[in-house]
Amino acid sequence: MTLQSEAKLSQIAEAPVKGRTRRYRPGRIRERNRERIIAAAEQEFAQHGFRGATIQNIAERAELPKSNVLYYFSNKKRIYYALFDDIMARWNAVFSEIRPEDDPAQALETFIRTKVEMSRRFPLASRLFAQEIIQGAPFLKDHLRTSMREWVRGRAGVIQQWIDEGRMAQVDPVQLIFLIWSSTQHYADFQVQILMVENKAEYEQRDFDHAADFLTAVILRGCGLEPTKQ
Amino acid sequence: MTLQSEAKLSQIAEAPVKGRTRRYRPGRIRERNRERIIAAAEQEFAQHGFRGATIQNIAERAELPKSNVLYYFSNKKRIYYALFDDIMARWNAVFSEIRPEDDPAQALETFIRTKVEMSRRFPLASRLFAQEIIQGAPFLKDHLRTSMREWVRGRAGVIQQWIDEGRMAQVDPVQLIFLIWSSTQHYADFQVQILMVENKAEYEQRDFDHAADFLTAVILRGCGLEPTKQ
DNA sequence: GTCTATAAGAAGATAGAC
DNA sequence: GTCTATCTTCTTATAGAC
Repeated sequence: MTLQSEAKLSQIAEAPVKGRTRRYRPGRIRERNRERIIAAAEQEFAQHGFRGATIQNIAERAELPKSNVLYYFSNKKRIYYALFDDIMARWNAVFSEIRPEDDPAQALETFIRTKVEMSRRFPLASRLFAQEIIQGAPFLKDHLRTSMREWVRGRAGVIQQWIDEGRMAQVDPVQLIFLIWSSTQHYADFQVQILMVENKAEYEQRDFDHAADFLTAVILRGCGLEPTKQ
Repeated sequence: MTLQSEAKLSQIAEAPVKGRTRRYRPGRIRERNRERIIAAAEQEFAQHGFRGATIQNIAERAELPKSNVLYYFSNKKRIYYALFDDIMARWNAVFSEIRPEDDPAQALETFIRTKVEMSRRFPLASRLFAQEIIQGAPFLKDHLRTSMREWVRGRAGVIQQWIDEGRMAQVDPVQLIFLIWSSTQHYADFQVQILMVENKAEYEQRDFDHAADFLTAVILRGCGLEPTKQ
């Protein structure tokens, strides 16, 4: 049972009901409730993982009766899958495309800043992903093995080209991608730890700017590159 | 309810029973069973978090009946706390001490390599810690606010001294600690993702050596330092 | 479409036999 | 010390009233 196959199932369930084209937009409530449930489920699953999350808690967060949640998604797995549909779509849309003809410093800086920005805007998605991986990626294994593996191979190839052309220091491209992933996601996944250590109640925009500046400076210099003045 | 107070409670429960000094060592079975349970619980909690873990599963992993587990620890929280007793003890024992009189390059290299080595030797402990933080650190909040905060302040102070003496580039010391934490722990916490992306069945020693070499090279260069020939 | 009631099973925890 | 039996509560999921 792959993410892809389940994704299709959930899309079918999502398809608008035909022959009911009324003026007040059919499925308006449906849409709104689905969104509430998705938002609530993201919080619950991000915090407690698949097994630790309960439908009751999701329902309470969504301010809906539990059976209403099960009416829309029929079971716990479907809710979980639906979340990854959304997250992977966002991931693929935003994800930095680096090309051989780009300037290495500028491309890597954009990559780092985009990832930090994602940690800022979608911390729950980041934590949900982290939970799924820590738990052994039971749902995303196929995706990692195929799409994500291909993505890394492609990006690593571009970085290797830059190295071969002497445009940056000789560093392992795949390890570099891991470094950028880990260091940027950290701000979302370990938010509580960072806030406690820095003695703050919550993050502000400038904290993320500062983090992005720091990571850009250190990683680019670490790759033998000078930060661009973007 | 702090970690410290519960830690004391678990130590009391651990105290040897008096007036039973027999030749075959009293509590031998007890000790062995406790260890089995701790090892099993580490796996279960690391994979599923506090709420997702079940006593039944811990018992099965330990190959003991469920009530035997509850006999030794009386409830789920006690098992969880006992894990952090062990982990924090290890953490404090191994944790890299950097001092102002040290060479920055050598000290940071040791820090990075020690952390990678910990990811290799104790991946479950790393994942357990990650789970606890992602879930909002309900058990470790006090520890983060006090001990860990102090530790970071101390280490950051030393790094700042090096910077002020012009012995390394001007980088935010606290962010540097976060960077080293995140990038090194990543090899334990996101093990599955790395293995899938690199198309491997499992890690080998040389993968960790390679990762440590990479991180040392990039981060040291990123801090304006040359790697030492250690 | 929505929600109450409830089945069926699993969870944490305890009592007490051995 | 060990383990079976059991209590209570909670969990997923379904049936069916409205």
